[in-house]
Amino acid sequence: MENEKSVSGTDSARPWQSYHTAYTNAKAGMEKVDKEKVQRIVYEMSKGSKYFENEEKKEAYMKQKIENMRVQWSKLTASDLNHFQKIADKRIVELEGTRDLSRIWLHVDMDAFYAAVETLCNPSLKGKPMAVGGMSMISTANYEARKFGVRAAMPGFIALKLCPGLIFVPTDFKKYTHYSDLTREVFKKYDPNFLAASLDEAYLDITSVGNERSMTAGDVAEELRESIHKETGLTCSAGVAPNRMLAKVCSDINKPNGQFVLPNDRMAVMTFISSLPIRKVGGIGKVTEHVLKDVFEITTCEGMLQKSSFLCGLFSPTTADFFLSVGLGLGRTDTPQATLRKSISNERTFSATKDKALLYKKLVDLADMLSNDMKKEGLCGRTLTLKLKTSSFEVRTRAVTLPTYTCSSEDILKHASKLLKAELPASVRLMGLRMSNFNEGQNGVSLDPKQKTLSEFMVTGDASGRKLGDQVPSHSNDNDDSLSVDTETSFSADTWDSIGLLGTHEILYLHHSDSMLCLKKEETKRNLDLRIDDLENNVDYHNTVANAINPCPNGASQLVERDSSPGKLKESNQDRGKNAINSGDGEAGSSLNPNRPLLWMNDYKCSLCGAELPPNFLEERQEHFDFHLAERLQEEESSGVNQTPKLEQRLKHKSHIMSQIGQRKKHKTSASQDKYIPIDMFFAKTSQNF
DNA sequence: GGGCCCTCTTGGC
DNA sequence: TTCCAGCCAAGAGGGCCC
Repeated sequence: MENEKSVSGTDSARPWQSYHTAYTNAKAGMEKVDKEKVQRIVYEMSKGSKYFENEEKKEAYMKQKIENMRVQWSKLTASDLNHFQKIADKRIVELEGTRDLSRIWLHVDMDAFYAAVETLCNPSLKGKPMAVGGMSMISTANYEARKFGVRAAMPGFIALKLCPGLIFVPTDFKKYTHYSDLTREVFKKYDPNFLAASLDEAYLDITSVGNERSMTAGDVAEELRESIHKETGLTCSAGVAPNRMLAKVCSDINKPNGQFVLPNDRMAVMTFISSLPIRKVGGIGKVTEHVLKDVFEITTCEGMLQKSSFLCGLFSPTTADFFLSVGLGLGRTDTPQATLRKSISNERTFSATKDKALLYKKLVDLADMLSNDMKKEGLCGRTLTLKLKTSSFEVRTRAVTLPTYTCSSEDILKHASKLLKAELPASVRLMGLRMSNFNEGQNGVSLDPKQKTLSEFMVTGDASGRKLGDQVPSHSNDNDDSLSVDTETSFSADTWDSIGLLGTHEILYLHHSDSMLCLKKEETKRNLDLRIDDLENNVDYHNTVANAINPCPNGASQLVERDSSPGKLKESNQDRGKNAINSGDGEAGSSLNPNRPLLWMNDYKCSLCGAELPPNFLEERQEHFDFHLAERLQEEESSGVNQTPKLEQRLKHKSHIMSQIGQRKKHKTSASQDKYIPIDMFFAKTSQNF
């Protein structure tokens, strides 16, 4: 409470002191920065903005959280505390039993990596304050700029205010990846199984190399750093310790171009940890630091052990275990297996807008990007999450779990549109899409036999279960370097096998005309744009497919009656539902109206007769469609309307297609039992001939 | 009550 | 002049369903 009083006591005179956004954890090279001046400038430049208001909201939330915890703490009785102390003591003994001092870990961190690479490529930048990034956000600042308080993740316009002579250099990931690759070639010589944490950081188990070459850990680190400098011209810092958590802390101690070795000795570890500020530990950020400090007065790792009963009493067992491990200086010492990716996403910030059409356009782009990224990595997922950031910086996420795995932009867009529609109207400044809940096979191997969408089929294979990828050598990636995607922060430690499929990344698409049809990517987008209205009307892609192969009698694309409002559409659909297939007299109830297309309304109801068939009843749907088509043909013949040739032609065309499908299928799969092949598959196969 | 799903928060880089 | 990112993972808590 005293701490809080002192803060609030200065609030009125120096309000920026309580604005924690600007300056929460000094980076290397910022020790001599006039912290108060930086805080004041950042505060003044941010004040009144929507961003600032949101930060204040978050601050208030954090304070509330701290207050709640204080209340909970005050409710703990002596008996409770005694109980939790016993639990904590037991847990400490158990955790201590897991201590492993047999390995020596080295953490390498390149010094101001992006900025250093840029300076290397343009020596005129040397000695001048420089930041990589732009006016909206900077990625890295060199040490000259850091002296002014400029740092990563700071908006450029604020950085410029702090350092008026600041030079901005745009990011060039290609360049950074190249230099990152060079460093990794060096890392491999010391630990072939090194863990890349990002483009500029890595963990190496140097136990073996030290033993084999009878070198001390410090010598190994020295040699490795020299080698990095020789190969790249860049400097790095290193930390050596018995585990990765400590090694990371150590690499920061003598930055830049320095190293620190913590001996593999329990006493040395405990001494080191005793005065280590909790914020230096990976996993403890701004919020956790405040909670521990304000509620329990824990500022050093040692404090975690001193307040162990409270931690066990007020946090979940998982969180309490983490805190106790920190207090004991424990960390991971094993070399983990490459973990599989859990999700894939993309998001874009833009000028805040309420324009529905513009927002849908953004969604189309995101769906396209996500689909392409998924195909590149051979992933199919089931849970789609839409992320929105409103103009007031409020972040919303909305998710939906689909019945089948997918990676197709059509599927993604279809479901994302529904999620977005439910959130509108809203003023949005960021939109993102994430796919998670991948099929276990990864690499696009569907575990769901019902997976039938166009793009999925292309990736996953045909109905026989044979992967298309089987036809080409599977590209196994031993080196995780090449797996990095073009962002600074992607987790390159993950190793993926990828199949060399769809190298051209063409997307097949169904053209809205009688003829068959395969469009390339550039056309896809245009068509998706055209169909935004349809998506909003809950007309799904099954309809598109149905219309493509069995187009509307007038030959035009007709997903819905163009002049129908959603309300009207619903109404007419209901009307149709009242009419049985054979009731066909009168315009309203007739399934024979040549101007009316067959649609699966809301993905289950026939627009002509109201019959209900779930989306996965593909064969039944096809038969149902055939019925209507034959019905229409019969009517045209009997009425003498001169449309017969057209319809007959279409039937003939379809018959021809189906026979081709059969032949192709037979050719590809030795034993084809299916008399019907899903339309998605057909197009996937047909497309192979284009 | 357990499992699953969704939402939100936190944290790292 | 310019006005606060984009990616990933993990944990917690609440709602719903069987």
